[in-house]
Amino acid sequence: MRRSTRKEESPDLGILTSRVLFSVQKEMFETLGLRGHPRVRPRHGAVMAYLDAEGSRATDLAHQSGQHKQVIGTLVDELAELGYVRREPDPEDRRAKLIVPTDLGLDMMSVSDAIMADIERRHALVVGEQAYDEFKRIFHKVADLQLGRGKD
Amino acid sequence: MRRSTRKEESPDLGILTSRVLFSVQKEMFETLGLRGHPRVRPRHGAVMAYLDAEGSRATDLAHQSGQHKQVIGTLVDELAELGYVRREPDPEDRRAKLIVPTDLGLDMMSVSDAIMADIERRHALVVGEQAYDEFKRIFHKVADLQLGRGKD
DNA sequence: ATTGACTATCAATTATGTTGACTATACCGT
DNA sequence: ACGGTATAGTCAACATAATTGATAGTCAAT
Repeated sequence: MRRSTRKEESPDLGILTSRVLFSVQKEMFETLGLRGHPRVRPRHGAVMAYLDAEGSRATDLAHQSGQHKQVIGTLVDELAELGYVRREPDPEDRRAKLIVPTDLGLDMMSVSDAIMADIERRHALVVGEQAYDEFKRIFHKVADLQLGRGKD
Repeated sequence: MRRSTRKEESPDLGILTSRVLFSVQKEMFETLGLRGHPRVRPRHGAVMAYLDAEGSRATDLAHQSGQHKQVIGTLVDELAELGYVRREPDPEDRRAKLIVPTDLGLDMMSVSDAIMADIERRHALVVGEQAYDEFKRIFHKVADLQLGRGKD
């Protein structure tokens, strides 16, 4: 059997994650576009995915998203330009600034959370609620293992 | 509870896939470097992951990897430069060229397949053989569902 | 033989990611 | 309080990657 055929029939973890990631990303940003947020792009996800309503620090976003802090900086510039966030001084640390979502930002956060929930609900419906929960549980464990942490 | 905390405790499908993908990718290319292939980079995966020993067409690689054919072109340029593949005329279609792995390319393909198998074996050992198989089965199904929906 | 689709490639542009350095502030041990 | 060291965010230069539009050759079906 050809290697490409084998990889098609039994895709490995790298292939599965990349396919699902990019396809989910595509659906996410196309749908966001239809729901009033046409200018946000996948890379902005690094900020919007983890942003807290109370505001977040760039460094925290960098850690959570796995991006360099310089990247977060330019993302925040862009998102500020688009009206999704603004920078405020952090009252607890005068070196830091809080990145705080505007009303538009809050809307986008809740819309994107809803889109992701829809996607997952759709899959759970087909593969079975219980099977999907178990899938997520193992996936979480695999992610922690792969990232080098220990989660029991 | 803060949104970022919630996303940390119950990461969604987008977060899980991106974390695992980039972490697997990092391990893959660091290990490939240690095993005699230091010059290949993640993006070359689009070609090397699907390449057949008998040779593959650029268009097929583009479809399988989800990359534009222009990208495949530059990847093949680089891989040819590094001695991993060469272009041969396709005997069945004079428009097309077959991208054929050299001996070095074949070695890299088998090493990378082995690295990925090691990674998955490691996870299977921890979460349980049976649970991991089930995880992969649901993942495959979710991937097919997602690609069918998000309009590949 | 002509038409429309497909293969690969070129070239130009835009987008994204990486690296090193720098200022201001905080933290810690003394 | 003082010094050294670590951290937060930003600048700027550079390196890599992805997107788009166009082209010449080939194919496949009239």
